[in-house]
Amino acid sequence: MILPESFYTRPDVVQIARELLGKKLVTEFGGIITSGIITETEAYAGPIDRASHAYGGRRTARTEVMYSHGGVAYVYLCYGIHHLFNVVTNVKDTPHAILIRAIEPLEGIDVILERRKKTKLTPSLTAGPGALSEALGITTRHTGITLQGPEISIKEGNKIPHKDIIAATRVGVAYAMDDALLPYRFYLSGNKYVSKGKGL
DNA sequence: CAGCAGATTGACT
DNA sequence: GTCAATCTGCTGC
Repeated sequence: MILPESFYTRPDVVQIARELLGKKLVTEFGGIITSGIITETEAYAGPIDRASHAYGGRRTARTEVMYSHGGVAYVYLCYGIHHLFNVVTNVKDTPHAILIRAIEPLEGIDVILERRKKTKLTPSLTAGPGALSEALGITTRHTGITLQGPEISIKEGNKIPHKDIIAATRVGVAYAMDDALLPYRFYLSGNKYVSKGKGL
């Protein structure tokens, strides 16, 4: 049920990003389980991708975990406030990663509402990379941990028809010049739990 | 070592 | 539609 490490260590990060759509992201902290279906992802192709933190082989304390073996979590802080959850792919020393941008809530919705300080189930609850991380209780403390569980895991979900997968350009990476034009973003057609981004 | 911009969100005009 | 919140890392003095 849990996706094996071999799912993440394959070489094509864009293909893995596409396949993650429809999978089930589960977290369990202190016995509290929350989960959701992945509805939106973005691929970051490491050294050759200007939009990636690891562009040109950059290596810092924050990005070090991207150089790990595929199948671990890379969580970093954006704008000093938001925790963004990524999946590390490929093999050791090849810093590929996939940003999970949105999910559709499945289990533990009452807990998600409490974490997000909301009372109603709305798309903004988990549509957006910072929002979903907060909803599932993921923070930078979890960077580097395995996705084989028990704390964080990604499980097999429903098969998504090819026609329901939309490829688009990534969000908020205009500074990356030509690489900003790459169709590295994927989301489920017609799903309400997809982030707006800025240039959609 | 100071200054700035970013893979964002939510509150307010 | 506009803007602040606030940490990491890069650039330039």
